[in-house]
Amino acid sequence: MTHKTTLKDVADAAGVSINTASRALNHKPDVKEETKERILRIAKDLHYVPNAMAQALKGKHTRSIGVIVDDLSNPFFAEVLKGAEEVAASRGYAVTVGNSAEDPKKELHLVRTMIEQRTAGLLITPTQKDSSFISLLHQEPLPFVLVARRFESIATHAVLNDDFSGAYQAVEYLLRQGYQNILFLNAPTYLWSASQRLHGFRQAMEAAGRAIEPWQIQCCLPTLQGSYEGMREILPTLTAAPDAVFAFSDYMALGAIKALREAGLRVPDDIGIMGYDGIDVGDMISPALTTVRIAKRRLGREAARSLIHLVENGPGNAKQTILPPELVIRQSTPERTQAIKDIQ
Amino acid sequence: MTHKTTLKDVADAAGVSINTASRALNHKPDVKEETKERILRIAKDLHYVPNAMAQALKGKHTRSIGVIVDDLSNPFFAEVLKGAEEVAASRGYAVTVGNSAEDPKKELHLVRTMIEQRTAGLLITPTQKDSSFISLLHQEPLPFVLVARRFESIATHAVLNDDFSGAYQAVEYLLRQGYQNILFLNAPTYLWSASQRLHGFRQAMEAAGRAIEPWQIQCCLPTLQGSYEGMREILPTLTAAPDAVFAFSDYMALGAIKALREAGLRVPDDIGIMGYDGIDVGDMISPALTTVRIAKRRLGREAARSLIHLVENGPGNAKQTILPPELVIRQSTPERTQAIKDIQ
DNA sequence: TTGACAAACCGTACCGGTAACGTTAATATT
DNA sequence: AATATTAACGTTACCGGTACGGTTTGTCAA
Repeated sequence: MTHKTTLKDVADAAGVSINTASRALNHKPDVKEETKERILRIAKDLHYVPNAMAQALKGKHTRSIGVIVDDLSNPFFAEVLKGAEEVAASRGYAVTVGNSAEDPKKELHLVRTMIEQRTAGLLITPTQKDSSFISLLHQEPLPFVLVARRFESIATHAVLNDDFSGAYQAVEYLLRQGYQNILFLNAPTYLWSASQRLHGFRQAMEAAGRAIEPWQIQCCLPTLQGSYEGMREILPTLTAAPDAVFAFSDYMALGAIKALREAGLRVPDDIGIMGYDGIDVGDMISPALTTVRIAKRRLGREAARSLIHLVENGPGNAKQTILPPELVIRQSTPERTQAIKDIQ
Repeated sequence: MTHKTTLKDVADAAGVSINTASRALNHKPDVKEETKERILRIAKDLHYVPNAMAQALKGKHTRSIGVIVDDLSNPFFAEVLKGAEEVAASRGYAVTVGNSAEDPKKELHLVRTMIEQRTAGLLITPTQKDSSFISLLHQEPLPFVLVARRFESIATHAVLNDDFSGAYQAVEYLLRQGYQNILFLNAPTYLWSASQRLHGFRQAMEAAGRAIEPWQIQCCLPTLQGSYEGMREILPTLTAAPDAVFAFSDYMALGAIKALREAGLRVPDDIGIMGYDGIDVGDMISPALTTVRIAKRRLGREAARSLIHLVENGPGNAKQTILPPELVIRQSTPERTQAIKDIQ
């Protein structure tokens, strides 16, 4: 078994001290050019790979950041993660992931693990069912940046989507298309994003002078299955027939569509559908899904950039970056003319 | 700024030596029960978190494994990653991810980073455009397990799906449904999985006594966009009209469906579609997608289990685990009776 | 000649743990 | 009483680097 080559091996082979070898490899001064080149060559020949553990033990921080999300297999979070990985890798950082599964216990456990691993910083989409992990991070202290969500009453760094504006634009658009009875299929409002979008929905309706009936605001688990089952349960209870569904996410829109179709409704002829997120498959299904696109990758990239800045330059005042969403109009929300409405 | 509490702090506070504190925290013998409890309590009060770096530096390996995949936002890999994370987290391991983006250069770079981070082992879905990362891993030596793919000529640990069988079953089923002109929209065959499925396709056709025309085997990039564009290009060049498309993945099936519909074909009335992978959205779209389900999460779990076994018990002979796929019949591949065929 | 100064090294003390090996004092054995 | 044994600690040497401060050698100026 080939003994893992250490800095000492390189130094010995080059006939210099460990110290000199270290300086040469780190391109620091006080090493003759000739010696430096020799050391570098030998290091390469011996396949020397520095031990990040030892470096981290000595220096301030490791070169890896942690990313904790709700659900790794949800394309929204997957894209965010991808963006973060992109930036991290380009800056020489490794990315350690955690899947909280929306379970605050697991979230806390993951944070603890990351602290143990001496992760340099943390990117996290909090479950928002519990904020105790924040005090843990504060007392370390370990820099962290919230992604896509924030706590109303706690000032932290965060990179967010303008969910209020996104929902506002969506509803404004739906009304402009002539929809009269919009059903908002939201996620639980302990999620910042959900409460923001609810806000947006309300404001847009109000601005258009529309009253909101209680049945128009519904809530279910933000998953494919959750929205499918939720929609099935909700449909029979409605006191009026919706002519459009605005879902919290594209995934939820897919689930809703399935439930609507099973109930005998034609999409988009009988009922329009609007999603949120802008996942790739939205454009591949039929009808292509109208949605509000979040710059997911960019969210991840910006967050990673912020975090790495914090790691390398020390803490700063809680700063929030808010990215603008983009309305993406496709085929699932055709125009409703008054004529058609009258016929109905 | 609160100084990060170290083992020494705990020891001092408890009035014992560092060593005793260490033994107490690790539940090792030679510590009086009373002392041990005191130390544990103090450690908790001081929010002591062991430094994994220091432990790793001393011990054999870290408690984190690396996972490198083609594309984090592809639901197939996302599910695999999720499965791996599940097992790793439950065993106290952290998961470091890398996105190779099918780029062998980035793949190599990531492997190098993981080695630097002294990852205990590696899970990897190789790009298969280059196998040089393997020699890097061998000379470390760092245990690794390939996932979903393997190299024909290199014996390594691997956890695989039985892609031959999956494709065979798929084609057999399509033929049983009465399809006469199946188009196989495959991924590049340098991918082990693609070559295996091609094998399965061929064997199943042969077993049914069907000849394979050249146009029936096509290949394009294994992405949503790739299959959409690929299908658009392929369609006009076909010398015969396919009555079914068997795609390498569900994502590719989605892309293909869009291209087919744009070409004026009705799915599934004019042309049947079959995918592979069994991603969740397959069941939500219309028509619900017939597919071959891979136990993705389980793939990730088994791989992580194998790897952790290697890490903790030393290397063993290259062992391959092959998971059976499952045919999932839905609405995208309705029966074609001879009558219908004649009418056409 | 000799002191000043810089270039190019080397020695050594950490970082925060773990583990092999001593040490001490109390109890058990003969 | 003397020796053996053991429970319960403490000492110290690593692990693989980094960084601060010497030490050597050579050049140049006074």
